[in-house]
Amino acid sequence: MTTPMLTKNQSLVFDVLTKAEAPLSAYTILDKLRDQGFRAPLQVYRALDKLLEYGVVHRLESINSFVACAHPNEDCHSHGLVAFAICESCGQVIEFHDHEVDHRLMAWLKSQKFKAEKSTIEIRGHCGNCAA
Amino acid sequence: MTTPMLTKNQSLVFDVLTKAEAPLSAYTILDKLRDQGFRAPLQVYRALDKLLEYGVVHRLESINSFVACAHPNEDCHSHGLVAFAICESCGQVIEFHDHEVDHRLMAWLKSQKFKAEKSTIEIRGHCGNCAA
DNA sequence: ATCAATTGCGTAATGCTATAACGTGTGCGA
DNA sequence: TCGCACACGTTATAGCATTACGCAATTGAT
Repeated sequence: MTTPMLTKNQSLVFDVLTKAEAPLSAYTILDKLRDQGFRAPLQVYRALDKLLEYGVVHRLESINSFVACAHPNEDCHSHGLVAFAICESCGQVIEFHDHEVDHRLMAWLKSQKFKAEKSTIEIRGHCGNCAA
Repeated sequence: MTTPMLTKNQSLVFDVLTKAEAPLSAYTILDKLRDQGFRAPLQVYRALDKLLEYGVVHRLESINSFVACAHPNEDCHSHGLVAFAICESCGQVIEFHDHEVDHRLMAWLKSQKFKAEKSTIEIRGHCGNCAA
């Protein structure tokens, strides 16, 4: 999928995520955009829905937060599965991809005749800088 | 870790999850236990915290729900990473483990000096029975 | 036996996350 | 011009999780 022009709200939300150093919750995004005229959660969620659809933002299920994709130019949907390492100290998120992991998971799913649609791979712990 | 005796509340919650055919949310569990005297969410969450700690229950982050572990006798913490395939039609969850996936993820994390503490691997889609 | 620490429990209140249900305006093709 | 699709704004509500308080039972050291 090629990313269409973003609307005003979508751009505002995307910019906030791009400039953030850690994942943000929808309500945190809302607070950061109040000066830009945002008043209600739905404004954020609607923008996020589109950004997720375009593949330029990822949702981190385990912490109910959102991050800009680490590969802004490529189409993230084409990378296969996406995985995240989330530091619980500094909040930093490292996005990565491993074809072998993809392959093994897909093989298992196929053996079960399970049709995958969305995947979540998130590892929480402490990054190199924060680990004692 | 060896699982200690469960308290009354823990047993009630565990039984509900064991008998369920699909993951349950904390509030659904609460509703099922009102006849047993449960009145507040905290009663459920406190029991769930212990059951998660003992490794006899898993939390599905992507759907804010809980399931009994598929390996009631073994210690689930010793399996390495746990993965779930979640059917969005029938709600059924298949728990599985793949050492190769573990190995690849752990190798990547080690290369980044990232210390993993908790992991979430969840695939949502449609199971063999539900897929058209 | 007593005291302190720990653990589980009950209740009320609150906070965080996400969606439903309205209605408005704008652009665009039939 | 009509109808449709889409983005937007607002209010209200639903769903998930925790904080804060106090009480009761257990354990274990003194």
